[in-house]
Amino acid sequence: MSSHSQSQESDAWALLALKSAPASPTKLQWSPESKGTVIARLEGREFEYMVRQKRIIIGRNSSRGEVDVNMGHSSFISRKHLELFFEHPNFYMVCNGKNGVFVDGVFQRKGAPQLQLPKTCTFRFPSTNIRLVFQSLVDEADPPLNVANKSARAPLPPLRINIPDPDSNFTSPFPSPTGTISAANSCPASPRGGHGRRNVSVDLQMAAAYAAAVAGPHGVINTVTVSTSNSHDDRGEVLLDGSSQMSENESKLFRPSNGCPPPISEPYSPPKRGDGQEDTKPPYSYAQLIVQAVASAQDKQLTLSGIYSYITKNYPYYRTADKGWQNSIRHNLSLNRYFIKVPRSQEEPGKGSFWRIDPQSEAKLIEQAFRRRRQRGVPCFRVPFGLSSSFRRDYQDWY
DNA sequence: CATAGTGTTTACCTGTT
DNA sequence: AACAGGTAAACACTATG
Repeated sequence: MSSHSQSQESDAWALLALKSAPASPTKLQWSPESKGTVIARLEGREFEYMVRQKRIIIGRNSSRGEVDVNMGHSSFISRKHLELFFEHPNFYMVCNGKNGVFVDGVFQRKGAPQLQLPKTCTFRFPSTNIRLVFQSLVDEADPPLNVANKSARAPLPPLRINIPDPDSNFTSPFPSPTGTISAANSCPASPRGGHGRRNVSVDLQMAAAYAAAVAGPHGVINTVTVSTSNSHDDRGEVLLDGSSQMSENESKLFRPSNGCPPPISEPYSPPKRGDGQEDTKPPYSYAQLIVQAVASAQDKQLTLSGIYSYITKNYPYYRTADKGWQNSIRHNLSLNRYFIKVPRSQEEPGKGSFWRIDPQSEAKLIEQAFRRRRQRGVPCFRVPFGLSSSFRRDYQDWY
Protein backbone atom coordinates (compact mmCIF):
# COMPACT_ATOMS: atom_id res chain seq x y z
CA MET A 1 0.00 0.00 0.00
CA SER A 2 1.32 3.41 -0.85
CA SER A 3 1.97 5.89 1.85
CA HIS A 4 -0.71 8.02 0.43
CA SER A 5 -3.41 5.44 0.56
CA GLN A 6 -2.21 4.43 3.94
CA SER A 7 -2.62 7.98 5.01
CA GLN A 8 -6.08 8.04 3.60
CA GLU A 9 -6.92 4.89 5.40
CA SER A 10 -5.72 6.49 8.55
CA ASP A 11 -7.96 9.40 7.97
CA ALA A 12 -10.92 7.21 7.32
CA TRP A 13 -10.09 5.29 10.39
CA ALA A 14 -9.83 8.40 12.48
CA LEU A 15 -13.04 9.68 11.05
CA LEU A 16 -14.83 6.53 11.96
CA ALA A 17 -13.33 6.68 15.36
CA LEU A 18 -14.84 10.09 15.72
CA LYS A 19 -18.12 8.63 14.80
CA SER A 20 -17.91 6.09 17.51
CA ALA A 21 -17.13 8.56 20.18
CA PRO A 22 -20.20 10.38 21.33
CA ALA A 23 -21.91 7.95 23.57
CA SER A 24 -18.87 6.22 24.72
CA PRO A 25 -15.96 7.49 26.71
CA THR A 26 -13.79 5.10 24.84
CA LYS A 27 -11.24 6.80 22.74
CA LEU A 28 -9.24 5.55 19.93
CA GLN A 29 -5.87 4.57 21.23
CA TRP A 30 -2.68 3.86 19.54
CA SER A 31 0.85 3.59 20.55
CA PRO A 32 3.90 3.15 18.41
CA GLU A 33 5.29 0.25 20.25
CA SER A 34 3.75 -2.54 22.09
CA LYS A 35 6.58 -2.70 24.55
CA GLY A 36 7.99 -0.09 26.83
CA THR A 37 6.68 2.11 29.48
CA VAL A 38 4.10 4.65 28.66
CA ILE A 39 5.63 7.89 29.77
CA ALA A 40 3.06 10.33 28.58
CA ARG A 41 -0.28 10.58 27.05
CA LEU A 42 -1.58 12.84 24.34
CA GLU A 43 -5.26 13.25 24.03
CA GLY A 44 -6.86 14.71 21.00
CA ARG A 45 -10.49 15.29 20.51
CA GLU A 46 -11.21 11.70 19.80
CA PHE A 47 -8.01 9.82 20.24
CA GLU A 48 -5.34 9.05 22.69
CA TYR A 49 -1.72 8.53 21.87
CA MET A 50 0.46 6.76 24.36
CA VAL A 51 4.00 8.05 24.32
CA ARG A 52 6.66 5.45 24.87
CA GLN A 53 9.62 7.09 23.23
CA LYS A 54 11.76 10.00 24.26
CA ARG A 55 11.07 12.11 21.24
CA ILE A 56 7.98 12.52 19.18
CA ILE A 57 6.95 14.70 16.33
CA ILE A 58 3.48 16.13 16.13
CA GLY A 59 2.37 17.56 12.89
CA ARG A 60 0.28 17.55 9.83
CA ASN A 61 -0.32 14.46 7.89
CA SER A 62 1.27 14.56 4.51
CA SER A 63 2.52 12.28 1.85
CA ARG A 64 5.92 12.88 3.29
CA GLY A 65 4.40 12.00 6.61
CA GLU A 66 7.10 11.62 9.14
CA VAL A 67 5.11 12.42 12.19
CA ASP A 68 4.35 10.35 15.23
CA VAL A 69 1.13 12.10 16.00
CA ASN A 70 -0.78 13.00 12.93
CA MET A 71 -2.93 16.05 13.45
CA GLY A 72 -4.75 15.76 10.19
CA HIS A 73 -4.41 17.93 7.17
CA SER A 74 -5.00 21.42 8.40
CA SER A 75 -2.76 23.78 6.53
CA PHE A 76 -2.37 25.76 9.72
CA ILE A 77 -0.38 22.88 11.06
CA SER A 78 3.10 22.32 9.81
CA ARG A 79 4.50 18.92 8.94
CA LYS A 80 6.69 18.88 11.98
CA HIS A 81 4.87 21.41 14.01
CA LEU A 82 5.84 20.32 17.49
CA GLU A 83 8.61 18.25 18.84
CA LEU A 84 8.32 16.84 22.32
CA PHE A 85 11.20 15.25 24.03
CA PHE A 86 11.80 13.77 27.38
CA GLU A 87 14.72 14.43 29.65
CA HIS A 88 14.11 12.85 32.93
CA PRO A 89 12.01 13.84 34.67
CA ASN A 90 10.57 16.51 32.42
CA PHE A 91 9.17 16.88 28.99
CA TYR A 92 10.16 19.72 26.73
CA MET A 93 8.63 21.16 23.65
CA VAL A 94 10.04 22.89 20.64
CA CYS A 95 7.75 24.57 18.19
CA ASN A 96 8.81 24.36 14.56
CA GLY A 97 5.43 25.21 13.11
CA LYS A 98 5.36 28.54 11.37
CA ASN A 99 2.12 29.51 13.07
CA GLY A 100 3.40 28.73 16.51
CA VAL A 101 1.29 27.03 19.12
CA PHE A 102 -0.62 27.90 22.24
CA VAL A 103 0.42 26.05 25.35
CA ASP A 104 -2.24 26.49 27.98
CA GLY A 105 -3.28 29.60 26.18
CA VAL A 106 0.19 31.06 26.01
CA PHE A 107 1.50 31.60 22.55
CA GLN A 108 4.79 29.99 21.66
CA ARG A 109 6.26 31.22 18.45
CA LYS A 110 8.23 29.20 15.99
CA GLY A 111 11.81 28.80 17.04
CA ALA A 112 11.19 29.84 20.61
CA PRO A 113 13.52 28.25 23.14
CA GLN A 114 12.53 24.84 24.28
CA LEU A 115 9.76 24.99 26.78
CA GLN A 116 9.58 22.76 29.79
CA LEU A 117 6.10 21.37 29.89
CA PRO A 118 4.06 21.12 33.03
CA LYS A 119 2.70 17.80 34.10
CA THR A 120 -0.37 18.46 32.05
CA CYS A 121 -1.01 21.12 29.49
CA THR A 122 -3.06 21.78 26.43
CA PHE A 123 -1.71 22.59 23.01
CA ARG A 124 -3.81 24.44 20.57
CA PHE A 125 -2.84 25.10 16.98
CA PRO A 126 -3.47 28.72 16.04
CA SER A 127 -6.26 29.44 13.61
CA THR A 128 -7.82 26.09 14.43
CA ASN A 129 -9.59 24.69 17.39
CA ILE A 130 -7.50 21.58 17.18
CA ARG A 131 -6.24 20.82 20.63
CA LEU A 132 -4.09 18.26 22.20
CA VAL A 133 -3.91 17.57 25.88
CA PHE A 134 -0.55 16.48 27.10
CA GLN A 135 -0.12 14.56 30.29
CA SER A 136 3.17 13.36 31.62
CA LEU A 137 2.95 10.02 33.32
CA VAL A 138 6.41 10.21 34.74
CA ASP A 139 6.78 10.63 38.43
CA GLU A 140 9.75 12.75 39.36
CA ALA A 141 10.58 10.24 42.02
CA ASP A 142 10.84 7.48 39.49
CA PRO A 143 14.24 6.35 38.33
CA PRO A 144 15.07 7.17 34.73
CA LEU A 145 12.93 5.09 32.52
CA ASN A 146 13.94 2.74 29.86
CA VAL A 147 12.25 4.24 26.93
CA ALA A 148 12.86 4.10 23.28
CA ASN A 149 15.22 6.72 22.00
CA LYS A 150 14.17 6.68 18.48
CA SER A 151 10.63 7.23 17.67
CA ALA A 152 9.03 4.57 15.66
CA ARG A 153 6.51 5.42 13.08
CA ALA A 154 3.07 4.94 14.39
CA PRO A 155 1.12 3.02 11.85
CA LEU A 156 -2.44 2.96 12.79
CA PRO A 157 -3.78 -0.41 13.73
CA PRO A 158 -6.20 -2.29 11.54
CA LEU A 159 -9.55 -0.73 11.23
CA ARG A 160 -11.85 -2.29 13.77
CA ILE A 161 -14.50 0.15 14.58
CA ASN A 162 -17.89 -0.40 16.06
CA ILE A 163 -20.40 2.32 15.79
CA PRO A 164 -22.33 2.06 19.00
CA ASP A 165 -24.55 5.01 18.49
CA PRO A 166 -26.77 4.56 15.48
CA ASP A 167 -29.16 7.15 16.81
CA SER A 168 -26.82 10.03 16.32
CA ASN A 169 -28.87 13.00 15.62
CA PHE A 170 -27.78 15.26 12.85
CA THR A 171 -30.15 17.95 13.87
CA SER A 172 -29.08 18.23 17.41
CA PRO A 173 -28.03 21.70 18.33
CA PHE A 174 -24.56 22.53 17.32
CA PRO A 175 -22.79 24.40 20.02
CA SER A 176 -21.26 27.55 18.79
CA PRO A 177 -17.63 28.14 19.54
CA THR A 178 -18.54 30.74 22.03
CA GLY A 179 -21.74 29.19 23.10
CA THR A 180 -23.68 31.79 21.26
CA ILE A 181 -24.27 32.57 17.68
CA SER A 182 -26.70 35.35 17.80
CA ALA A 183 -27.29 37.57 14.89
CA ALA A 184 -25.97 36.57 11.57
CA ASN A 185 -22.69 38.15 10.67
CA SER A 186 -22.30 39.63 14.07
CA CYS A 187 -20.68 37.02 16.18
CA PRO A 188 -18.35 38.99 18.37
CA ALA A 189 -16.11 36.37 19.75
CA SER A 190 -13.39 34.09 18.70
CA PRO A 191 -14.36 30.73 17.31
CA ARG A 192 -11.89 28.98 19.49
CA GLY A 193 -12.77 26.72 22.25
CA GLY A 194 -14.48 23.53 21.36
CA HIS A 195 -12.05 21.32 23.09
CA GLY A 196 -13.21 18.06 24.40
CA ARG A 197 -16.65 18.67 23.22
CA ARG A 198 -18.16 16.30 20.86
CA ASN A 199 -20.43 18.00 18.45
CA VAL A 200 -22.35 17.19 15.39
CA SER A 201 -19.78 18.74 13.19
CA VAL A 202 -18.02 15.48 12.87
CA ASP A 203 -21.19 13.80 11.86
CA LEU A 204 -21.93 16.55 9.48
CA GLN A 205 -18.54 16.24 7.98
CA MET A 206 -19.16 12.60 7.45
CA ALA A 207 -22.54 13.50 6.14
CA ALA A 208 -21.03 15.95 3.73
CA ALA A 209 -18.61 13.36 2.51
CA TYR A 210 -21.31 10.82 2.24
CA ALA A 211 -23.67 13.17 0.52
CA ALA A 212 -20.94 13.93 -1.94
CA ALA A 213 -20.44 10.24 -2.43
CA VAL A 214 -24.04 9.47 -3.07
CA ALA A 215 -24.27 12.39 -5.41
CA GLY A 216 -22.52 10.13 -7.85
CA PRO A 217 -24.36 9.30 -11.00
CA HIS A 218 -25.31 5.84 -9.91
CA GLY A 219 -25.89 6.47 -6.28
CA VAL A 220 -22.92 4.31 -5.51
CA ILE A 221 -21.05 5.16 -2.39
CA ASN A 222 -17.68 5.90 -3.74
CA THR A 223 -14.53 6.59 -1.94
CA VAL A 224 -14.43 10.30 -1.79
CA THR A 225 -12.16 12.93 -0.54
CA VAL A 226 -13.41 16.08 0.99
CA SER A 227 -11.12 18.97 1.40
CA THR A 228 -10.61 20.38 4.81
CA SER A 229 -8.19 22.98 3.80
CA ASN A 230 -8.62 26.31 5.39
CA SER A 231 -6.23 28.48 3.57
CA HIS A 232 -4.97 28.97 0.10
CA ASP A 233 -3.18 25.78 0.59
CA ASP A 234 -5.07 22.99 -1.03
CA ARG A 235 -3.59 20.34 1.14
CA GLY A 236 -5.91 18.73 3.51
CA GLU A 237 -8.56 16.26 2.92
CA VAL A 238 -10.64 13.90 4.90
CA LEU A 239 -11.37 10.64 3.36
CA LEU A 240 -14.40 8.62 3.97
CA ASP A 241 -14.14 5.23 2.55
CA GLY A 242 -17.32 4.05 1.00
CA SER A 243 -17.00 0.76 2.71
CA SER A 244 -17.35 2.32 6.07
CA GLN A 245 -20.42 1.79 8.04
CA MET A 246 -23.11 4.34 8.29
CA SER A 247 -26.12 4.32 10.47
CA GLU A 248 -29.50 3.76 9.01
CA ASN A 249 -30.51 7.27 9.86
CA GLU A 250 -27.59 8.65 8.03
CA SER A 251 -28.28 6.48 5.08
CA LYS A 252 -31.81 7.74 4.94
CA LEU A 253 -30.81 11.30 5.33
CA PHE A 254 -28.36 11.14 2.50
CA ARG A 255 -30.09 8.72 0.28
CA PRO A 256 -29.32 9.54 -3.29
CA SER A 257 -31.93 11.17 -5.34
CA ASN A 258 -33.38 8.94 -7.98
CA GLY A 259 -35.39 11.63 -9.58
CA CYS A 260 -34.29 13.79 -12.36
CA PRO A 261 -30.99 12.59 -13.65
CA PRO A 262 -28.20 14.91 -12.87
CA PRO A 263 -27.51 17.23 -15.71
CA ILE A 264 -23.85 16.48 -15.65
CA SER A 265 -21.83 13.63 -14.43
CA GLU A 266 -20.33 13.18 -11.04
CA PRO A 267 -18.42 16.29 -10.01
CA TYR A 268 -16.82 14.61 -7.06
CA SER A 269 -14.89 12.26 -9.20
CA PRO A 270 -11.28 13.13 -9.24
CA PRO A 271 -10.67 15.61 -11.98
CA LYS A 272 -10.43 13.79 -15.23
CA ARG A 273 -8.56 15.11 -18.12
CA GLY A 274 -10.16 15.22 -21.45
CA ASP A 275 -13.63 14.30 -20.33
CA GLY A 276 -14.95 17.74 -21.02
CA GLN A 277 -16.31 18.18 -17.53
CA GLU A 278 -13.70 20.67 -16.53
CA ASP A 279 -15.30 23.22 -18.78
CA THR A 280 -18.76 22.64 -17.42
CA LYS A 281 -20.12 24.76 -14.67
CA PRO A 282 -21.04 22.62 -11.69
CA PRO A 283 -24.77 22.24 -11.07
CA TYR A 284 -24.58 23.86 -7.69
CA SER A 285 -25.39 27.37 -6.66
CA TYR A 286 -22.72 29.42 -4.99
CA ALA A 287 -24.50 29.01 -1.69
CA GLN A 288 -24.36 25.26 -2.12
CA LEU A 289 -20.69 25.41 -2.92
CA ILE A 290 -20.05 27.43 0.19
CA VAL A 291 -21.95 24.95 2.31
CA GLN A 292 -20.02 22.09 0.78
CA ALA A 293 -16.77 23.81 1.52
CA VAL A 294 -17.54 24.75 5.08
CA ALA A 295 -19.08 21.38 5.83
CA SER A 296 -15.99 19.63 4.64
CA ALA A 297 -13.73 21.59 6.91
CA GLN A 298 -12.48 19.89 9.98
CA ASP A 299 -13.50 22.75 12.19
CA LYS A 300 -16.71 23.46 10.36
CA GLN A 301 -15.40 26.83 9.48
CA LEU A 302 -13.35 28.24 6.68
CA THR A 303 -11.84 31.49 5.66
CA LEU A 304 -12.85 33.00 2.40
CA SER A 305 -9.68 31.81 0.81
CA GLY A 306 -10.36 28.35 2.18
CA ILE A 307 -13.70 28.39 0.47
CA TYR A 308 -12.06 29.43 -2.76
CA SER A 309 -9.56 26.65 -2.37
CA TYR A 310 -12.22 24.04 -1.81
CA ILE A 311 -14.12 25.14 -4.88
CA THR A 312 -11.17 25.30 -7.20
CA LYS A 313 -9.91 22.02 -5.93
CA ASN A 314 -13.16 20.19 -6.42
CA TYR A 315 -14.54 22.02 -9.40
CA PRO A 316 -11.97 22.58 -12.11
CA TYR A 317 -14.34 24.88 -13.90
CA TYR A 318 -13.50 27.58 -11.41
CA ARG A 319 -9.80 27.22 -11.85
CA THR A 320 -9.94 28.87 -15.18
CA ALA A 321 -12.98 31.05 -14.67
CA ASP A 322 -12.39 34.71 -14.15
CA LYS A 323 -12.64 36.28 -10.73
CA GLY A 324 -16.30 37.07 -10.98
CA TRP A 325 -17.25 33.90 -9.21
CA GLN A 326 -15.22 34.92 -6.20
CA ASN A 327 -17.13 38.14 -6.06
CA SER A 328 -20.29 36.07 -6.13
CA ILE A 329 -19.04 33.91 -3.30
CA ARG A 330 -18.43 36.98 -1.19
CA HIS A 331 -21.77 38.33 -2.18
CA ASN A 332 -23.44 35.12 -1.05
CA LEU A 333 -21.60 35.03 2.22
CA SER A 334 -22.71 38.51 3.06
CA LEU A 335 -26.20 38.17 1.79
CA ASN A 336 -27.29 34.86 3.19
CA ARG A 337 -28.08 34.97 6.87
CA TYR A 338 -27.19 31.36 7.38
CA PHE A 339 -23.55 32.09 6.75
CA ILE A 340 -22.09 33.34 9.97
CA LYS A 341 -18.94 35.33 10.17
CA VAL A 342 -16.76 34.48 13.12
CA PRO A 343 -13.89 36.86 13.74
CA ARG A 344 -10.44 35.62 14.45
CA SER A 345 -9.22 36.03 17.93
CA GLN A 346 -6.80 38.88 18.30
CA GLU A 347 -3.70 36.82 18.70
CA GLU A 348 -4.31 34.95 15.49
CA PRO A 349 -2.71 36.50 12.46
CA GLY A 350 -4.24 36.45 9.06
CA LYS A 351 -6.78 38.12 6.94
CA GLY A 352 -10.47 37.86 7.13
CA SER A 353 -12.80 36.00 9.38
CA PHE A 354 -13.96 32.44 9.49
CA TRP A 355 -17.26 31.51 8.03
CA ARG A 356 -19.58 28.97 9.52
CA ILE A 357 -23.03 27.75 8.79
CA ASP A 358 -25.86 28.69 11.06
CA PRO A 359 -26.12 25.62 13.29
CA GLN A 360 -29.87 25.65 13.13
CA SER A 361 -29.79 25.28 9.40
CA GLU A 362 -26.60 23.33 9.09
CA ALA A 363 -27.93 19.82 8.70
CA LYS A 364 -30.52 20.88 6.21
CA LEU A 365 -28.16 22.98 4.19
CA ILE A 366 -25.62 20.24 4.01
CA GLU A 367 -28.22 17.80 2.94
CA GLN A 368 -29.17 20.12 0.13
CA ALA A 369 -25.68 21.18 -0.71
CA PHE A 370 -25.01 18.21 -2.92
CA ARG A 371 -28.25 18.17 -4.74
CA ARG A 372 -27.72 19.07 -8.30
CA ARG A 373 -29.94 21.75 -9.45
CA ARG A 374 -31.17 22.19 -12.88
CA GLN A 375 -28.94 24.43 -14.84
CA ARG A 376 -30.33 27.36 -16.59
CA GLY A 377 -31.57 26.56 -20.01
CA VAL A 378 -31.44 22.83 -19.43
CA PRO A 379 -34.90 21.33 -19.58
CA CYS A 380 -35.81 18.73 -17.04
CA PHE A 381 -38.98 16.96 -16.01
CA ARG A 382 -38.56 17.94 -12.42
CA VAL A 383 -38.45 21.29 -10.87
CA PRO A 384 -34.98 22.50 -10.12
CA PHE A 385 -33.75 22.21 -6.64
CA GLY A 386 -32.05 25.32 -5.59
CA LEU A 387 -30.91 26.19 -2.15
CA SER A 388 -33.53 28.16 -0.35
CA SER A 389 -33.01 29.96 2.89
CA SER A 390 -36.63 29.56 3.77
CA PHE A 391 -36.70 25.86 2.97
CA ARG A 392 -40.21 26.31 1.83
CA ARG A 393 -40.12 23.95 -1.01
CA ASP A 394 -41.64 20.59 -0.81
CA TYR A 395 -39.13 18.08 -1.97
CA GLN A 396 -40.78 14.94 -0.77
CA ASP A 397 -40.78 13.41 -4.18
CA TRP A 398 -37.05 13.60 -4.38
CA TYR A 399 -37.02 10.59 -2.13
C1' DC B 1 2.05 54.05 1.83
C1' DA B 2 0.50 50.99 -1.86
C1' DT B 3 -1.60 46.94 -2.74
C1' DA B 4 -4.42 43.01 -2.36
C1' DG B 5 -7.78 40.63 0.03
C1' DT B 6 -12.07 40.80 2.48
C1' DG B 7 -16.76 42.15 3.42
C1' DT B 8 -21.07 44.85 2.52
C1' DT B 9 -24.32 46.70 -0.26
C1' DT B 10 -26.89 47.99 -4.34
C1' DA B 11 -28.44 47.35 -8.89
C1' DC B 12 -29.72 44.84 -12.68
C1' DC B 13 -30.39 40.74 -15.31
C1' DT B 14 -32.30 36.01 -16.44
C1' DG B 15 -34.97 32.11 -15.51
C1' DT B 16 -38.49 29.83 -12.73
C1' DT B 17 -42.72 29.53 -10.16
C1' DA C 1 -45.45 39.49 -10.49
C1' DA C 2 -42.59 37.53 -7.18
C1' DC C 3 -38.76 35.15 -6.29
C1' DA C 4 -34.10 32.90 -6.61
C1' DG C 5 -29.86 33.08 -8.21
C1' DG C 6 -25.99 35.15 -10.97
C1' DT C 7 -23.21 39.03 -12.16
C1' DA C 8 -21.08 43.48 -11.83
C1' DA C 9 -19.57 47.14 -9.36
C1' DA C 10 -18.76 50.73 -5.79
C1' DC C 11 -17.02 51.36 -1.52
C1' DA C 12 -14.91 50.71 3.06
C1' DC C 13 -11.90 48.29 5.87
C1' DT C 14 -7.73 45.74 7.02
C1' DA C 15 -3.56 42.82 6.68
C1' DT C 16 0.68 42.70 4.51
C1' DG C 17 4.96 43.93 2.28
